[in-house]
Amino acid sequence: MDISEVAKQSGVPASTLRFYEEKGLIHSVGRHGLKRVFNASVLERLALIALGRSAGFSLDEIAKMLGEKGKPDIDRQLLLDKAKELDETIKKLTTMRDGLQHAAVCSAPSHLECPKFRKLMGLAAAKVLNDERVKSASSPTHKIAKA
Amino acid sequence: MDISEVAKQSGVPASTLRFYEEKGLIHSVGRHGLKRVFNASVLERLALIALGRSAGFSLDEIAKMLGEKGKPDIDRQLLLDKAKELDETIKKLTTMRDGLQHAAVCSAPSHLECPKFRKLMGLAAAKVLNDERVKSASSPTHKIAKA
DNA sequence: TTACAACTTCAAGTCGACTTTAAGTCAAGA
DNA sequence: TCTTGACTTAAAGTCGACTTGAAGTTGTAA
Repeated sequence: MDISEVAKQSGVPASTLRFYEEKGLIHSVGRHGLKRVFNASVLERLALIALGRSAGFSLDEIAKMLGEKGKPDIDRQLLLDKAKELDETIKKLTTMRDGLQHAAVCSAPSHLECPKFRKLMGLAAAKVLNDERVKSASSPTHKIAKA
Repeated sequence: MDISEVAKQSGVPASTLRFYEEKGLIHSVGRHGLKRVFNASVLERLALIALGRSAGFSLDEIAKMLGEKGKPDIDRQLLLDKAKELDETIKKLTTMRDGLQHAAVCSAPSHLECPKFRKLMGLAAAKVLNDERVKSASSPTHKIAKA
C-alpha cells in the first residue's frame, strides 16, 4: 500500500503518517522509488495508536508500549494507571456537569453566592486545602486531536 | 492582597495570574502604584478555573461559563448545552475506562487477541471516541508546595 | 537618600502534536 | 518523450497555555 491508501483506510492524514514514521511509531516496509510502501499491518498499529490517544496517552508513552517492533507489549499497570486517571477526570466532569446544570436554573445573583453551587463545586474544600498546603498546580495540556 | 499573596495562597504563579487577568478570567480591584491589588474572592475564582482546567476545558470555555464581567445574565441555555456535552463525554470516558480496566486484567495471551480490547480499538479508530477533551489527569507536576 | 527586592510591561520562547509550504523527485499515462 | 500529479524532504508555522527574559518602575527598609 502506498501512503494515500493507508491514509484512506485509516483516516489518518498522510502528513501525520510521515510524522508518526519519523517518530518511530509506525514503519514502512520499503520504498518504490521515493514513495513509502506500507504493509497492511500498519492499520492495526494505527488503530492501537488511536486508542492510546483517545485514552489520553502521549505519543511517547504509546511508542514505549508498542515497542520498537513486533508485538506490542502493553504494561498492565500502565493501563490501570490510565484507567484511574480517567476515573478522576470523570469525577471532575461529573462535578462540573452538576454544577453547570444547577447554575442554569439557579436564581442566585452570582454562582459564587449560591450555596448549592458552592457545595457542588467544593469550593470550601478548595479553600481549606489551599490554606493548609499549596496545591499542586493542575494541568496537563493536551487535547485529543480531532479530524 | 498583592500578586504574590494570591500566588502563595492559590498556588498559581504570578506570571499565570497576570496572564489570566490579561485574558479576562480574573480581575484585580486596582493598583497600588504599579502593583496589582486583588480581592480575596479571586481565590474562589481561581479554584473554579482550576477545576474547569482539570476537567479539560479551555480557558476560553471557562471564561464563558464563569460569565463575563458586567454581564448580569449568564446564558442559561449555554450552561445546559455544556452540561449535556459533558454528560456525553462522561459516557465515552466511562467506556474507555472500563475497557482499559478490562484489558489490564484480561487473560487473553495478547491484548490484540482479546475481543473486548479489539472492540475498543475499533471504537477509537472509528473516531467514535475522538472528539474528546481527554487529557491525562496527571501531569508535569512542577511546583508542589513551598509552604 | 539610597539601595533593592518585588513588582511592572512587552516580547519572545517552550512544548506536544501536527499542518503547511516550498522546492524537488519520479512512475505512469498520452 | 514529455507531462502530470502524487509523492518526497526539510523547515517553518500553528495553537493553547503558559514561562522566561530584558528592561524599566516603585514602595519600603536601612
